Amino acid sequence: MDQADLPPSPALKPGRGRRRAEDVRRAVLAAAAELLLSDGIPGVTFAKVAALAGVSKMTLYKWWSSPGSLAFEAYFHLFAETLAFPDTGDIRRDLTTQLHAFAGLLRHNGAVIAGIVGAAQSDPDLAAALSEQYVRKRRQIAVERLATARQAGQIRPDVDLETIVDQLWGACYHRLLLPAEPIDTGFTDRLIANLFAGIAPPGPPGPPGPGASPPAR
Amino acid sequence: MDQADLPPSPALKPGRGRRRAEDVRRAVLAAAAELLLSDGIPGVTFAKVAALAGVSKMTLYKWWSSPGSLAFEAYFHLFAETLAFPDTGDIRRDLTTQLHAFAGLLRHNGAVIAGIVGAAQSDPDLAAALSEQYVRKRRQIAVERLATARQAGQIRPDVDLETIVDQLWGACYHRLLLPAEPIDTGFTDRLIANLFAGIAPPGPPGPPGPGASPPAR
Amino acid sequence: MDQADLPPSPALKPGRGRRRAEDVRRAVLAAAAELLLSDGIPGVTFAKVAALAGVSKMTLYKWWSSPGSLAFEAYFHLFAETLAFPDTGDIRRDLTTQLHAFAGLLRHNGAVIAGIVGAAQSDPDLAAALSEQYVRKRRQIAVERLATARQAGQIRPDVDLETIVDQLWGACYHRLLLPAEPIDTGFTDRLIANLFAGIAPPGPPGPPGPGASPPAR
Amino acid sequence: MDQADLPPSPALKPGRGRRRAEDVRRAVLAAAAELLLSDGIPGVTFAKVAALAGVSKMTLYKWWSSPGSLAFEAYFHLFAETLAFPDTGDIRRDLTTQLHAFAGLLRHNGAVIAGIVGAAQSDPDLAAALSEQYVRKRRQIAVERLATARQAGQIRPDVDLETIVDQLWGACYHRLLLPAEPIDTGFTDRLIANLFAGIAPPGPPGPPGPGASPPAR
DNA sequence: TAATAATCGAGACGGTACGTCACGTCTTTTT
DNA sequence: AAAAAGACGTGACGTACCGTCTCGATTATTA
Repeated sequence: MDQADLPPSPALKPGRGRRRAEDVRRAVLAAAAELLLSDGIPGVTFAKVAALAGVSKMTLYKWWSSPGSLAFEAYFHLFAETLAFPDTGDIRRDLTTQLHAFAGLLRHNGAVIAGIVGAAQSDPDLAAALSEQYVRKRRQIAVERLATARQAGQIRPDVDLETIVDQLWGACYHRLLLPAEPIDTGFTDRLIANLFAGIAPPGPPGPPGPGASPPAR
Repeated sequence: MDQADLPPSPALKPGRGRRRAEDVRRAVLAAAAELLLSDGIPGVTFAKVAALAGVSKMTLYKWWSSPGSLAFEAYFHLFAETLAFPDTGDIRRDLTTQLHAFAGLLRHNGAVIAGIVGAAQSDPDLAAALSEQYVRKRRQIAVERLATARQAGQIRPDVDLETIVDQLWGACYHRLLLPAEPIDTGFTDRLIANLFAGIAPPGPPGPPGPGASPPAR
Repeated sequence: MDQADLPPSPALKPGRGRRRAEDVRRAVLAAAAELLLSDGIPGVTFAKVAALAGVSKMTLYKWWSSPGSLAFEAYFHLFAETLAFPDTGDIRRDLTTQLHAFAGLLRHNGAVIAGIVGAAQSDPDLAAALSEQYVRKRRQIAVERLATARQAGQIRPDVDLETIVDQLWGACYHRLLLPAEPIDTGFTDRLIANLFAGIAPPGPPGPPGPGASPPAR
Repeated sequence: MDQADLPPSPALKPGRGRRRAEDVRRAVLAAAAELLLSDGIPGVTFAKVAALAGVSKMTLYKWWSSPGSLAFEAYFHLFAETLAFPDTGDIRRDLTTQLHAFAGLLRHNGAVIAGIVGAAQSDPDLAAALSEQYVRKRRQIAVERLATARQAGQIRPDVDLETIVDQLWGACYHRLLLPAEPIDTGFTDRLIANLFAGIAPPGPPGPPGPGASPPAR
């Protein structure tokens, strides 16, 4: 959640009533984060957050539309989420850096993230928050970096950049949410290698140049 | 979840009083499917299934470990899951066929599937059933077909096949579970094109010529 | 509730600040009366009155000690409560007139009155207001008229007049608050008849003759 | 509440399910009675009773229609309500005995009784229970005793007996619910004296016998 | 005329009860 | 012996009202 959205910084509204107490919001987010880390998403319950934060349930219902969206905000409050996209000029190097960090994040916070994404499937409010405040923003950042690379001639001009996002980060989410294989740096490296060099053998089929690719696994 | 517990294949139990357990199971699955399609995963509740199927809650608890796993089984009972993998000898054509069908499935049953995957994130029993009875089986089928193609020289020998699965089907799941862009046949075609031909520009992997074409999309 | 607090006649306090707005009081009483008639006593809530009257809750808490006492005041504001006691010189005729009117009042406003009396049982502020502003005043008016009649020889000199009040009006309240039989003019007439003539058979108060007549009613 | 009504004695229903736990009912009534005596009617809350009795709220909602009716049943469970009507053959003596006991009851348990009657004014379920299980029964008992007296010639044959009930017990309830004067034995004695001998002076008006009554107050 | 100060609107907040729902365990009776 | 029927405890849900508490705007006195 953002500095502009739900909890307007104090003294923004000229309204006449009592101003929103900022410490209440902090206490709530702290309590929610604590429950989130200890019990996972299903532990983030309005009743428990209220009790833990010494806050009325009514207050929670007033400011958050569902326990899920509260948990989501608490999570983002925790990890101020830099994960910024580097730009060294070399797109493969930057993607490698980024995906290594992402894989590390999934390995450490995977359970919480998976819980949030899972809960979003049956909580429209959480789904909306997740989409607007996370998914679209991150896609946009990635697509912008990829566009720069395309302009620089490091990606073929006819390639759809959104699709690339799904084939890199989406592949990682796949292994998080439908677990079968590990999410390690080898995996992200292969993602990049496959995608850049292609998996088709060199030669006749198609006009790719003779650029042989490095061994994968 | 066990091969002996959950859905005993017909006439497995040696129960003496020759219980009529099989029609009970059918009624339960029918009721669960009805609830699943009308109210989604959160509507599949032991209490409601019991009432709808005219069955005791105790019976449900005996055979299913959680409402989620019951819903999962009901879903698979519904769609006996043909989605078989064709083998025409041309891997790109077969992948295209398969992914078109998969995209169609996600467009029609996406909500239910997303609900099940979402619920699995906080229901270990459902997660186990999903993994054992769905995820691993489908990965295996896909990997086997890809292995055939690799043997046939249609895929480079050094490519890791599991990774390909994540970059094709995983990318689709990504768009299902963290929605931002549509899942249409154009998308799946681009997935295949990107992956086979690679996204790097042709020629020496170094800096491409200045004749850049205009960005796609 | 006090003669100085609640509805101070305008311009009593010499305080320096802004004076109490009389129209506020009117709006509040009108809103309370509306709620009282539509939803009964339990509908007269500070929150709802405040919203309906366009008034702050603080204002209500300042001027009324409980929702019940506000409802009570609203009710008396509505029915300026004349129900004056006639004095034609004939106490039986006057009582009959008065009790007919009272029975009519209970039949039309019985629910509201019963609600107020009922709420008073668990609202000391309302109970105090009811006692001071209603019960004692009405008892006093009745007792005064009865005293006149006693002086005039229409009531035996040794009779306690307070007790009569309970045996006439109290009997009506009984049927209002613990309903079992109707409150009609026949009832009030019988109250008066019983009380004036007594229910004992004529003749020596000892054992009456065996000639019992058939039961009335 | 009775051994036949709300909580059907065990083994009445041929239903298949688990039988109602009798100890649960006992624990609930004990807890409700405790709260009733300590905090009055407003203290008898489903939430508090559930917590005190170690019982689920759901159970309370299943068996009692409102906190008020639970409190009512608990009260009657406490005072198994002897207050039987004596029949010595002398109606005035029996009424005196009865009303002395009743006045004592009101002096000792007046607050609780007033609370129950008051709550009944805004709780239809409690009102129904009160009417069916208390008011009508007690009126009937009294009317039957009075009918016997009337048959024995101790009450004039044309007198309506229901009205008498309101003029004796109803007068006491009046002083309980709209307090102004004490409820002592002097009061109940005067009620009887007034009613039997009448309050009209002897002589011309009407044919009452010469039996002058002793001074009242 | 301007400062003063009570009054009032709006509304946030903690607290407590309400009534509902589903879960999971347990018991009783029927088949 | 299995199954239905269902009672029960647990605990979250979402709503309503109460009573207290700020803010900021209003307005009638008093300086």
